[in-house]
Amino acid sequence: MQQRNDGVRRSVGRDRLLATARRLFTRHGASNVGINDVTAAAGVARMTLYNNFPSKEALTAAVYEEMACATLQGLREMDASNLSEEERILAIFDHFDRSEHEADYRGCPFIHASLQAADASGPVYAIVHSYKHDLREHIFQVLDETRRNRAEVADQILLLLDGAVTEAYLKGVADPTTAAKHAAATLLRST
Amino acid sequence: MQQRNDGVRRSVGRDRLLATARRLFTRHGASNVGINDVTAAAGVARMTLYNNFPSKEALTAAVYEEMACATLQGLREMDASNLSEEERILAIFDHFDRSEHEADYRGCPFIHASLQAADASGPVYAIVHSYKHDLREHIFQVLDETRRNRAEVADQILLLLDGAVTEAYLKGVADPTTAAKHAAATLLRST
DNA sequence: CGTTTTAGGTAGACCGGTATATCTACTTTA
DNA sequence: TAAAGTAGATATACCGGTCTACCTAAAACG
Repeated sequence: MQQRNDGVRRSVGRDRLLATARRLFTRHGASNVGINDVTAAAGVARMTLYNNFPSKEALTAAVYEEMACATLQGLREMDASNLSEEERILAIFDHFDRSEHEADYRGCPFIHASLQAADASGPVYAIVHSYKHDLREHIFQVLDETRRNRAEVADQILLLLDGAVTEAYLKGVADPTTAAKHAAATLLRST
Repeated sequence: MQQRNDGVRRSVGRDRLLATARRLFTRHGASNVGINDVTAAAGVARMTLYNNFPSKEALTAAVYEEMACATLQGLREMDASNLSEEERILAIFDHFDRSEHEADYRGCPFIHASLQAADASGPVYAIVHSYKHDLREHIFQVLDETRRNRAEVADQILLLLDGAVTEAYLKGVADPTTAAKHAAATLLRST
């Protein structure tokens, strides 16, 4: 055996599958990527997938579960420094803006994933819903607790974030991140 | 022949296919609906589809082309009355909000369609890109021409619209339309 | 220390289902 | 009469998933 199974499920094949699937899924969408594509790109046998995951849907869920966790963790580790409320909010936009400039960007990977499924009954939708909820909660926590309409401003910031990542793909807006940041700053100052 | 071909392509089967495909595509996504589903739901033979469209991709493109045209036309016919700038903008949010409450709502059908394709090279992406561009242009025209930052406010309104329709599906925000309208009103007043 | 055990991985054939698309012969109707 | 539509068999391709036989190397053990 390649690596000791220390309680948590762990193997070289599993990690390579997750990393490869994440890359392919975010680029083309999970439903446009076959298991043969994933296993071939990961340099792994097809049976390795089914030895680590019961189905493609389970692999997909694991991929987005991990992505959601990593994204939220990255956001939480960001604003430990001494920034103002506005600076911390604007930094969130910049954080997402970084990935928007790479080739084959398809907007928010979670929106992408949830819209590829045939309906909202699968596990992926639940993960995405939870992610968006947690993201809104994070924004809420970043906002000053003394603020009036703290809840609604958190909602509005999330709407701007969703719009910015979406238009970064659809290009109906020339510079969505800048527009969204200016909008956010205006909302923060005038609410 | 059912109906005279008066220059423009037109037939009973074609119209029924377009209407049925539009309904099924917006509910489940074009790539999750087979041509057998479309033809069966339209009460039409499969060959009728291929007699009117060269491929499923062409049917899909025709569906979204028509939808984009109808949606923009509906918006243009809306604000002929004597409303203020703010009222006209907020009416756009209400206009999209109407469809958000029906069952199986999947957010903006155009975003939905563009994210289902494997990449942005197909004809559907071009249609969606054009639609978003035209929608932004319409918003721009609705805004007072005397307004400072008229262009950027148009961008920001579109971002809020995209965010609202998206969160109406993902439900990370409880009442996205209300939050978006308040944000839009704030931006209109303070810019 | 050397042997055996065993988990994890490999390669590829294979299955059933479904997708788009084509072909053909027949029917309807302006 | 000729265009438009019908019904269904069919071709072709891919997809998720299973099965088998084999390989490899770390770990368990006498």
